[in-house]
Amino acid sequence: MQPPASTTPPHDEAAPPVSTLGCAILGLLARTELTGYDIARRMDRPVGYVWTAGHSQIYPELARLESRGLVRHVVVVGAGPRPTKRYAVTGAGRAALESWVVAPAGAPTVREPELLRVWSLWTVSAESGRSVVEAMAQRHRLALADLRPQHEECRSDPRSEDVTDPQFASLLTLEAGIRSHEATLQWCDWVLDRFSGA
Amino acid sequence: MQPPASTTPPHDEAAPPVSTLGCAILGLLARTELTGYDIARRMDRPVGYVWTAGHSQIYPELARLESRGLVRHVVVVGAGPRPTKRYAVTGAGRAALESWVVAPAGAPTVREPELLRVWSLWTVSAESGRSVVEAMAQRHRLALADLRPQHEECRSDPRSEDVTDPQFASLLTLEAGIRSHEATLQWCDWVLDRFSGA
DNA sequence: AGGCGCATGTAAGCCGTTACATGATTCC
DNA sequence: GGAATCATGTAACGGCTTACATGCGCCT
Repeated sequence: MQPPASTTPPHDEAAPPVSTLGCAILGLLARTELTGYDIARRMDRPVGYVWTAGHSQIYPELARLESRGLVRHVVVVGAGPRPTKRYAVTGAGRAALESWVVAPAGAPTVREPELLRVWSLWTVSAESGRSVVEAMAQRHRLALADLRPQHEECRSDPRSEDVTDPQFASLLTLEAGIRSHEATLQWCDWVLDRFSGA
Repeated sequence: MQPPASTTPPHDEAAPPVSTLGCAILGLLARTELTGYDIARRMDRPVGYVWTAGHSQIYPELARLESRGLVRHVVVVGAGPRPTKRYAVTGAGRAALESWVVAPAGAPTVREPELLRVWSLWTVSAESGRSVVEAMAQRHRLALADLRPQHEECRSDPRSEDVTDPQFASLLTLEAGIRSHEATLQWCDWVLDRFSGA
């Protein structure tokens, strides 16, 4: 009998699926090579994108992806005080990303904190209700102000018309974000009308 | 980011804030008294509402709420084989709910699995991309078919015009859901145009 | 001298999902 | 006899947030 060697990373067993966070990172790295720190900076604030994560999630996830052969890194003695690891997707990583993109998706779990508040809005006075909705509108106006310049920049890039270019997909998500916030703002107006009129 | 700072009493002991799930349950119980099982059934499928939870989350949360005096129960020997606990909000529970509703909300964390896929849509062929978006549209059409009858029913209820009635708040969230799905469907059409044309 | 940006990690704890566990009644 | 519904819980596990930990170089 052969006692298993302690280090046996190869993939002969049924591999657990890549987490959503893993796919987000693969998607970033498929666009350009980045260090862990760069990934963390991009995902700490969801600039124009659709996902966020803290650095404490990213470093372990990068290690997991690497142990499965989906990404690899080279050490660079670049800008910072300590050596930094520049990551890139492997062929297997790109394949995993592509099959995740086209995999059939289940019904997404509905869980909207903002609307949960609204759902209990009947418990407070009309004035309080109004101000809750006005604050909500203000948040969405700010989000729009953040997205619109990115959207303009993306749309003026001719690559955003090429369906195989990352810019194309960026334009799609930015457009989705803008439409969503605009729809919410219209809904807020509709609600405020109901509070006033009746 | 999610847990909103609750009441913050000036000189009292630092009470941990009620979780979002706790507020969802308080919101349900503020509308009508329910057993744990009933709550679980309502939240297992997000019927017209905006939150979901499994029964394994609900029973412990009810115990937590009760230990803080926000809900209380009476044992009823009703329909089922074993005694069931009928829960109701207390005065403190209602107060906690109201202060949570009006508490200032931070910027919500953006994390949209569906759009994350779209953001990597450039990695696959145009035909695959099309079908991903078409499947997405189909899911949102189904969600609309689920919401529209509830919306109709709610709107025909005269209580939905009274801002202090639960039906009013239900109408608000149903309207938000419908508008959101409609906006997404329009976005899907816009995307499919981009795939075809150009 | 202190704070910020670079750059990487680990640990504690909450929240949520899935699965385990029990047991009575009603319907097929 | 078996499956579904009623009715309540616990346990294991993974994802995410917050905080801890380290340490260099630059700017004020």
